[in-house]
Formats: sequence, structure tokens, C-alpha cells
Amino acid sequence: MPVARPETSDARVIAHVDMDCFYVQVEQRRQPELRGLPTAVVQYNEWQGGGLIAVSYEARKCGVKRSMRGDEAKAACPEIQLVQVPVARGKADLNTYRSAGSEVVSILAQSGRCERASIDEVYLDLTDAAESMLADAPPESLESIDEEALKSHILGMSREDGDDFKESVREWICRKDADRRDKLLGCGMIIVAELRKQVLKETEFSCSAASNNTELNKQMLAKLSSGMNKPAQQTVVPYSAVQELLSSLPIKKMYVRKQLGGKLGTSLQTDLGVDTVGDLLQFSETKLQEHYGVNTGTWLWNISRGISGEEVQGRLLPKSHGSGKTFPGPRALKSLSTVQHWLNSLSEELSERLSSDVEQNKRMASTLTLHASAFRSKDSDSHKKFPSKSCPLRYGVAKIQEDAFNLFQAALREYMGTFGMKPQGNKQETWRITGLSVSASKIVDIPSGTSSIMRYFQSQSTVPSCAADGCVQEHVAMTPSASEGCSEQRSVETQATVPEEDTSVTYTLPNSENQYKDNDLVSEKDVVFCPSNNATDVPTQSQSQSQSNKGTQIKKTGRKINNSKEQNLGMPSIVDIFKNYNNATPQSKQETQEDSTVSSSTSKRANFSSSSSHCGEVNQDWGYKIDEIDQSVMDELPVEIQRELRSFIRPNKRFNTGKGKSDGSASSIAHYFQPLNR
DNA sequence: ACGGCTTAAACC
DNA sequence: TGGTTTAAG
Repeated sequence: MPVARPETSDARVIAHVDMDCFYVQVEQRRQPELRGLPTAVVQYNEWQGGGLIAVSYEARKCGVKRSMRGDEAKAACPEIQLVQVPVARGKADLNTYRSAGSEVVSILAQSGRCERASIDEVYLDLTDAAESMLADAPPESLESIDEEALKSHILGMSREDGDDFKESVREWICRKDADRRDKLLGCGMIIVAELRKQVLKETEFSCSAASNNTELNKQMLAKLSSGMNKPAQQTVVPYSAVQELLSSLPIKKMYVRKQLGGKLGTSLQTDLGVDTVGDLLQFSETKLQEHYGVNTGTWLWNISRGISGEEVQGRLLPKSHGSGKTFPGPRALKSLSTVQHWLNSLSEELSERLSSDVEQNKRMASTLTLHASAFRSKDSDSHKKFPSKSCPLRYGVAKIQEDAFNLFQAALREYMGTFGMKPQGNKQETWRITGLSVSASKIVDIPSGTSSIMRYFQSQSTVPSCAADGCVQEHVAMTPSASEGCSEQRSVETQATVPEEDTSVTYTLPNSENQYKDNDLVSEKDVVFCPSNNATDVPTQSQSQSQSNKGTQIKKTGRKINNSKEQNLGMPSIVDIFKNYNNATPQSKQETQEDSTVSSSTSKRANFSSSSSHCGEVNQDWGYKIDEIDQSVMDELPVEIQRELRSFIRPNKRFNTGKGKSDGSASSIAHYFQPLNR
């Protein structure tokens, strides 16, 4: 809710930092010879040169624009260097950009409250730092002012004077008679310049920034103005410049944490004749409420006055993770097994990212959501409402894969109209899937004091991820034509969709020789369909052979996995805990227990932990019961883990409020986390 | 029915 | 709530 006048609003310094054509810079850091050349980052090179997702400023000068195809870019700028986004599992892999973004955040977070707004943007609340500077070393006391700060653009200040402008900036910053706002802003300019230099030095990335202290609409102004002077420049919006800036601003350019660019903006123009934010000022709050409802009306009234009431949140990490892919037009998926294949890949990526999140940030997600888009082949018009579905998230690749697929099937049934459809009919004429995504949300911190057990559980789930790749032996009978279709030159997508057309799939059980198979993760129901699964690989016989080898002898699949393997060696019994639990509630039984409608039965199954799972805000459920941990098993655990386990086993605590399922005693470890959490 | 993929948030 | 919709980049 917008707050008209936040108490904290007095003379703050808010900055917005935006990396310049970030993906391009990341690639140029990797390939320094590209520096200074017109460069663009492109994904999926096969169709018309791929789609551009980032364009260097040199290339922009030649008229290359984001969302051109590679071919168009070449036409516009023949010398352009096109760099491809990395591909993993047949889809774009943005991880290098994500971690480059984290590098930047970790630098910027040092000097004030910092909010990660996107992969390449942050907001900073520099008020404290500016106040300290003003108190301890105000600009006018400095013998020299940072050159970079002197290059700032100050809104409302003429910049024509050529060489003199730096001097003007210096004067502005050092003005004795400035009000406190402007003084703080002057300090802010110096701090921001310093930060930008530090980012450049430590990451080699350049960025642009803007700062303001208008107590009004901080983020909006920051965002607005940092886009104003790019690349590698900084802008300042003094309080005195705000009114003018706002009043002439086209309504659709108004950026307030999303909103006015789209339908609402259009409606304001056509229905109320509002073209600029200034125009909006003429309308009373109630008038606006009549048109757009109470909330939106008030909100509009506020933002037209620059009031957003939003503070910079101190959040450095994303609130969710997702992995998705589209299958446009002719590539739309038409068989369950292909859908499953892709869900498996997406789930793998998601799981990997979740694992890193646990390791690096000690937090876990608790909801898994599946998202798809579809149309019916007859109804060309029915391209909308494939329902999303979610369920509690269980860690472990195979579990995520299983749950995602179950969610999909539940959604599909609903989409098709509750009933019908043999799942196995690999040939079917009805639906087409044009997009799939899996995401993990409701991420909570792991309470301190539980880190080693979390690592332990985490490693349990990462190992079989490799097992799922190779150990589960899927035999995919490729027809000759399909195999031929997979020449190295073909796009990964083309390859990956090959199995969809004409494959007969044989499901087999997991390789029982794999010492590390654990039924929790690789069980009958975890059989995965994984045709030529690594889409980047050409699916030759020898390779699929080597893949299953890789599965059985786990080594050299990366340090993380190796570590976990070593951890596993001494102590298989924790695995049994999981295994026993899962065996105790196999799918079939579970379904009979829950008397539920057809459409929900599958999603209940995806829910897996049948008992549970209202654990309040923590809302984690990993699906094993603490009371199933036998003392003898405990004894086998490392002392450290035992100690941690005991620390949450407080038998008398009960958290299971909620609508009592039959099994009221069910409590998962997650429940024990709750009292420790905060 | 080719601009792909991610994230966030409002709203119902 | 969960699910849908909108938006941005």
C-alpha cells in the first residue's frame, strides 16, 4: 500500500545502479578481444541468426536493437560480433550472467541497504553513508573531488559550458548555502562515483547510476534517470528538478515498480486524455478511484505527485528460481513423453540452482510451481488458460522431476476438461504444448545452527542428480530417420524434439548395481524418460554408453558431486531413512487413502508428503518423519549431525495445527525448524 | 503461430 | 491460498 508520507522520508539518498548492456560485458570480459567492437549476445543461433538479448553501445550506434534477429543485426551492422548464450540441456543457460550479477551486488551491498532489482540492477539507500560523509568529511572540506563525480549529470543544470561544466559541478557539490537535501546528494554523488569505480576495478564491468533524495518516488526517479545517461555515467536529480521532470513525463514512461507501461497506461490516455504525469495532477483522488477502483485510484493519485512510499528493501537474493522454455509454433510438444523429457531437463536445472542456493545462501525453497502454455490443435483460439499448479517442493532432482510431471498431468487433465485421455497414447491429436516452466518459490532462510545437517541432506539429493542422468537406463529406440536428423549442425532444439515424433519408449528400472542409488530418489516411480538426454550431445550409441558408465562410476562429474560422494561413503543409513519413508507411502497406497477427485489425485500425489504440511510461515516439508529416525541409525551419523538432529528433536513441541489429516502426529523436520526460525 | 527467458508483484 | 495476469528487461 502506498504510504503518503513515510516517516523515514526526510532527506534520503537513494541510488539506482544499472549495468551497461550487461550480458555483452560479461562476454567481453571472457573474450577481451571483443571489447570496443560492436557486439551482441544472441540466443539460439539456428533460426534467422537467433534472437538478440543484449547489444553493445557500439552496435547500437549502427542501429542494432535488442530483439532483432541475428540476421537483421548483421544486415544493419556487418561487423557485429555475435556471441551465443551458453546452452545446457537444450536451453539457454543464464548462470554465468547470474553469478556475474552477484559479483556486482556483493560489492554494492557494502555501502548501504541494497536491493537486487534484477540480474543487472540494484537500488541503494545511501542515506547513512552520505550523512556520515557530510558529518565527517563534507565535500567543501575536501581538497579535490573525485573526477568521476565531477562528470555527473545534474538535472536542471545546464551543461553547455564545455570545459567549465566540471567546475560547475564542483561548485554545486560544494555550495555552502545548499539545503541539507542537496548537500546529502552531493555526498551521494561522490559515493556513487566511488562505488562505480570500485565495481569497474573489481569486476571489469561498467555501470550507470542515478541518485536522488526527493523523498518522493525514489525508485522511480532513480530508474528514470539512470536510463537517461548511459553508458558509464551518472545522473543526479535534485529536489528542485523533480516537478518538471515529472510533469512532462509521458504517462507510459512512468516507471513505478511496474504498471503504467501497458493497459492501464493506454486506458489513461484514451479514457481520460492523460498523456503526461502532469496531466494526471488535474484529477481528484476520488475521480481516479471511480475509474480504476479504490486502490489503483489512490495509487495513481500518489504517483502523479511522486509519492510511491516504497523503501529500498535490503534484499540481495532473488525470491524465486525458475527454468523454462518455449516451443513455438511447429515445435510445440505433442506427446506426454516429450513433455516429460523437457520437464526433466528443466527440473534438473532448477534443482542445480536450488542446490547452489542452499550451499551459498543457506536457504531453501518450499513451493514448486509448474507453468505451461498450450493450445488445442482443433481450436486455434484456445491458447490461453493452461492452469498452473503447485505443490510443496521436495529437494532432489528426481523428486522435482516427478512432482513436476505429476503437476503437469494434473493440469493437463484440468485443461482437457477433467476426464479422458490415455496418458500412454503417445500419439494424440488434441493438445499442443508451447511453453513449459518449473519454478521454486517461498524461499526461507535455513535457521542458523542447522547448516551442517542441511549440507548433509543437500548432498544426498545432489548425488542422484548425476545418477538420474546416467544410471537410470533409458532405452530409446531411435528410428534411423531420427538419428539422421541429429547432425551436429542442427540446433539443439531440433535435436531435442526429435524423440517426440516417433519413439517407442521403454521404461526400465534403475540400475541396481549403483551403490549410490537410493530409492528415495531413484525409485520405481522415478523412472525417467530421458532420450538422448543431454541435448547438446549427439545421441550416438557410444555416447549413451559412456553416459551410463558415468553414472555407475560417479567420478569426475564436478567437485560438488565428488564431495557428496565421499560424504556418502561412510554413512548410507540416512539414505535408508528416506527410503523407508518413501516406501511407506508409495503412490498407489497414497491414492487410496486420499479420497479425492480425479483431478486432484495427481496433484496430491505430487504433494507426496501426504500428512503435513501446514508449518506456518516456514512451510518447508522434506517429507520424512523425524520419529522414524531410529536410534541405531542416529548412531551411525556423524557426531556433528547427531547433535544437530537432537537439537531439533524436541518431542513436546507440536506445530501441526491445521486441518488434521488422519495422521495428526505426523511431524517433519521442517516443523522443528520453526521455533528456531527467528 | 518465432522475441526467449526470468523475476516480481498485484489481484481475485 | 493458489492461480492468473501484467510488466520489465
